[in-house]
Amino acid sequence: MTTDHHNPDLPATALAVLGLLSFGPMSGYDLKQAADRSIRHFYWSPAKSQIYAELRRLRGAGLVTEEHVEQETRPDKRVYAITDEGRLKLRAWLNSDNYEPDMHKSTTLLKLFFGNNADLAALIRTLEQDLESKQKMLTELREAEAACKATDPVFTLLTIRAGLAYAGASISWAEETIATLRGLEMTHPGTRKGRNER
Amino acid sequence: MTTDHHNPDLPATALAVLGLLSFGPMSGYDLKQAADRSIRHFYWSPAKSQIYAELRRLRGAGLVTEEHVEQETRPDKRVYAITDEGRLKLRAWLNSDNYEPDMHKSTTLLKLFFGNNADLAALIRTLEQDLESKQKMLTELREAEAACKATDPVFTLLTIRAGLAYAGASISWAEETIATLRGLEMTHPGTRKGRNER
DNA sequence: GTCGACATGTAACCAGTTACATGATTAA
DNA sequence: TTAATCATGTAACTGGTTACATGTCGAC
Repeated sequence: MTTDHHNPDLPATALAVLGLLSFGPMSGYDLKQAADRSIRHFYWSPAKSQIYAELRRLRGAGLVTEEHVEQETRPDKRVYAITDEGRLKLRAWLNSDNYEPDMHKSTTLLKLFFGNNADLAALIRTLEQDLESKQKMLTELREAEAACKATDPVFTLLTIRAGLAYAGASISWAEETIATLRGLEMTHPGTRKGRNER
Repeated sequence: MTTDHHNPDLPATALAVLGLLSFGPMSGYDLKQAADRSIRHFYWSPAKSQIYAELRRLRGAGLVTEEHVEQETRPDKRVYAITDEGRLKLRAWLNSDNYEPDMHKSTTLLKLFFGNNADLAALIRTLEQDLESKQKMLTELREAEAACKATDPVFTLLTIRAGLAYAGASISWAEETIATLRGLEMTHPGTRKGRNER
């Protein structure tokens, strides 16, 4: 051991912060923005309070260094940089093959699953909002794809492609499903229209 | 108000439990299994301890009733049933149009994004495991699709279709991405092979 | 006689959010 | 002068997991 602290396994969130710092030194504020621009699309975006908490954790484990930077025109900041030990830890995690299946939490699908208890019109409305949100995602990702082309690491592009595939599939599904529900609306007219049955 | 308790908005998890009870009375144990069979695929599967906690919450709010059922051959159980008030609450939630975007947390994509710090072979391994997991998901969903056809509510089928769309898109993406990474492996042979660069 | 299904729960913990608190600079 | 951006953090809380604790019955 090069330092006095031992190594309890880090949660993925801490490793995500460490990963972002592998691109270069940043303040907590910078990290929040970097996360919102990148990993929020396929992982998640932490509250800033948690970012600061993770930074303390990483510093305590000797994986990042903290440097106080004074500024005249802006408030002072603390800039964090990944250490050699941090790079090793990051690399060890990336190379380890403990596969974690991804999780997917869709309130829209949850509502649809309980659709028997809902009004069709409301379900359709929810699906339309979902469709809209996925279409927005698609256009944003297309812009991102165009913007990153040249200089960036390949890996950015590959993750964008994953998003594009997902958005595309979601859009087709939502369109079909809306059509199906509209069909039901026609064949069961007047059912559950403001009345409370049973 | 029909009861003495007021109505602080319920978290989606509580509503998910309530929704499952809309299919019929169940014990906590039954609920855990029902969740694992259905909503775990598109929402999430709670620890049993949390199921019991949610049931207490719902009972406290008068949305479910609890009945102690004695059994000779099995341990006694507590069977929960949705109340009229519970059905109203569920319906109100389903019909409300506060859209919540779904969340997607993929450790695989997170690792890929930081791919510059990893060995290509390890990345490929991770992607292969992801591919495998999605293929398994696809076959399971195909079985589920075949099994549910006749009697079940349409909504079950619609959510299965969402899963099928997602699995299909993920598989294509993973295959392409693995191919791309294998290409990189050929063009940059020997790079980062056990050495520590920098 | 051992394992798995049935059945319920507590305690301790970790993860993560929201609201609060502070305060300077700059552009509209 | 008002709002946005820069900048960091604490406190209180909710959500959710893991490990522990207990016990019966039926099948192999």
